[in-house]
Amino acid sequence: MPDPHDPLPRGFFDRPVLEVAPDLLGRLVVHRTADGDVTARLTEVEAYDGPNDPGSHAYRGRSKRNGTMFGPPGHVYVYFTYGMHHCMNLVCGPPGLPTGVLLRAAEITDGVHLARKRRLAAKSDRELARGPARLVEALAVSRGDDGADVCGDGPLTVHHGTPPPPGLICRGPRVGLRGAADFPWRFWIDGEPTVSVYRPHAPRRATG
DNA sequence: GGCACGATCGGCT
DNA sequence: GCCGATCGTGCCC
Repeated sequence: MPDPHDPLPRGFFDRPVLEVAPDLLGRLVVHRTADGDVTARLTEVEAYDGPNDPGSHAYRGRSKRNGTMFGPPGHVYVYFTYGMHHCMNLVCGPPGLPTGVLLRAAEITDGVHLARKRRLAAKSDRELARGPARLVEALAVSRGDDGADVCGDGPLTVHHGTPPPPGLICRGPRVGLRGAADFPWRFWIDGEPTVSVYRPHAPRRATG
């Protein structure tokens, strides 16, 4: 039985994305920086199935932005969106198949004080990493981390943690995607206060 | 607690 | 040009 602090091996990510996504719940993402360490226990994730998935950045093929998704598993794809936010995916599957898991929410289990300094807008600890862009900010992950190996000796790693009992794993529609083509590829831990509320899609921009 | 809306810019058509 | 794998604020229960 693995120690919760053991890192996940690359083989963990070298599986079909719909297998990896629910298995990431309860795992620990650790980022070591000069300021200190922050640990996030994953409570909500979403699978993106590359070429078969209209919601995926990789659906229309490789581009300068999404190149990391086409690389080997166990690396992090970081992208910029809405003109001001970053989100992070963990790349899955064999190299060349651009699948990944978006990390949507987590509970900060270590380094809370540091996370609060990075997330001054958070009114409570549960808001520190509730939402994909908040999670990235709490961990101080940035565009410069795009492509980093999370299975090696680098500052960003994923550890075994404690997976929830299977009965607590829920599954439903993804968040923030426009259009009818959607799939129940969001996974979360039942009863977790850090799980973000479901929104059918981003609100339309107001006219005028 | 929920809901509506503006911010802000890179990537893609 | 258009729009996004979003967030924070303001307002109202």
